[in-house]
Amino acid sequence: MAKGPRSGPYVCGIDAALDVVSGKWKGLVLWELHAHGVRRFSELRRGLPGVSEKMLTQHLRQMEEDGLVHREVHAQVPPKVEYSLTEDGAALNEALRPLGEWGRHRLHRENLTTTPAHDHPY
Amino acid sequence: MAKGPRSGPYVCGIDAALDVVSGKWKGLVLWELHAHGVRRFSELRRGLPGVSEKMLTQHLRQMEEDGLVHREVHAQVPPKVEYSLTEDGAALNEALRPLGEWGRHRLHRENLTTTPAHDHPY
DNA sequence: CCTTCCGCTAACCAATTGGTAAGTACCGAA
DNA sequence: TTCGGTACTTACCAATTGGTTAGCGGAAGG
Repeated sequence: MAKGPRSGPYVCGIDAALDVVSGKWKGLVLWELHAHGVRRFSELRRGLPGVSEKMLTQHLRQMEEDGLVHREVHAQVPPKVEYSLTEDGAALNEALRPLGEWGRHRLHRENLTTTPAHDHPY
Repeated sequence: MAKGPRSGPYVCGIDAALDVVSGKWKGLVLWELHAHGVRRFSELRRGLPGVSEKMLTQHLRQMEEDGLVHREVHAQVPPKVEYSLTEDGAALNEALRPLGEWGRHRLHRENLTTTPAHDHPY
């Protein structure tokens, strides 16, 4: 993961897609934004238990560069920044659904159930 | 990426699935095995231009642990080892298809076409 | 005053991932 | 006798990723 249109050349679409979603929290960010529509920084932070501020901003910036999330700054005191999915990001989320189901089945088979706190479909 | 049933706890299926497919060559290995059914080590190596032997064995061993690929050693001289997808691996491949298409569209939009040498659907 | 909130940034470090080069062990062909 | 093919392993190094700590800047609440 480096600059703008990333590390290529990509051998296939999966290559490109995986590049964009790999990172410890990217999948969860996608999920949070999909579930809530719009979220501010601190809401996302609370939604991803364990994430550090640095990592969250880092991932959000990358996803912005990659055209997955929209970032809107409101000039206020205290500051308010809102994040939401772009069309691209929403489409990516859709594309991730089968993968999420595959993962869920696997978790069930191994008795490593998902945390029921988030009761999301992925 | 560490031992057997991996780093958990996972927050959701996507988490688990991404854990299993992240790694520079995993997606391509999946593709190669899906496309050819059975491949030996050196065939895979030739199919993934740029991979080192170390990385290939490392990834293959991990995917074996994760139950994605089947490894069969034939006691011959010279040695012969054949790899193929398990049911799980094949299902994962199916689950990756939408993601691959998303990636392909994105590559098109950015004029970073896939190498036409492999003319696969992902 | 002091702290808290908010959304960052910078400096630094540790862990993970990936790469390079070499060695292993065996056989057949040149 | 040396080479190439096969499927690795080992040792070492570089790059990337993630984590920790600290601080900013201004306003509101104790």
